Amino acid sequence: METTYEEMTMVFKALSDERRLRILELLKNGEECACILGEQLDMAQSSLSYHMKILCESGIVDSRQDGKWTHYKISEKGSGFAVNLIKSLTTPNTEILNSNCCNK
Amino acid sequence: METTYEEMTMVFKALSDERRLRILELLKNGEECACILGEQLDMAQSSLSYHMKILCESGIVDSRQDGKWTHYKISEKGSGFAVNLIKSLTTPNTEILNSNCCNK
DNA sequence: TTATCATATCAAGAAATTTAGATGTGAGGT
DNA sequence: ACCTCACATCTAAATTTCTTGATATGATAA
Repeated sequence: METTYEEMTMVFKALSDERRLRILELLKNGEECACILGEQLDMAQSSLSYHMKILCESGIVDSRQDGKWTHYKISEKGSGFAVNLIKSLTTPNTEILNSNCCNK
Repeated sequence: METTYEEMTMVFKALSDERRLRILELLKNGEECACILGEQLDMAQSSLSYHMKILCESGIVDSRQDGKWTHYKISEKGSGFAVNLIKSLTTPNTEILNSNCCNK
């Protein structure tokens, strides 16, 4: 199954914001609900919700409803995908490399 | 040695653009000079230069001058750093997890 | 039902990123 | 010296992302 560029950039875009990295740092201690995250991160409630959506849509974070609360946790599957993605994007191809550069 | 949020987001921002991922894909075949990259990617010369700067500043790509040409290649060190960064951002802390969430 | 709490969504402005043309720079070539 | 080539930098506009207050939704409590 092909991974589109859009799916790839989605993962990295999710990780390219300081606030979202701080959220991930909080989630490293285990599942948390939005209210706790909001307490720790100085931002409007709507902003937190916006960032959580981006993290969830990237697959890196999973959410779970429980009554009126939403609980978030790091997705093992999603973060594994991200790790493999970087690896495959940056691992040189194994085929014989014939330099075809201009001034070779 | 601390890695700042800015240093972290820099790496992911570099990866969160389709054009830059296409550049990486070309560099997977080995070192290339800007002229070849420009040929393959339909964008203005100044745009390519802009994207190469972002990739280089993130540490993922290395550049080398050779006369009037600039050669780019994927940095093993930089991409290894990126892989470890995602891993450390998404690996749960090992300490005993005591849920302190609101409706616990 | 009515009220309240937790969170999501909307809308509009603010901020950051990306684009391409114009121009600058530095290395060769003649 | 002068010209050209390869690339970087500047600039301003276009596009995208992020922010907040306002409002909507859906669950529970009274």
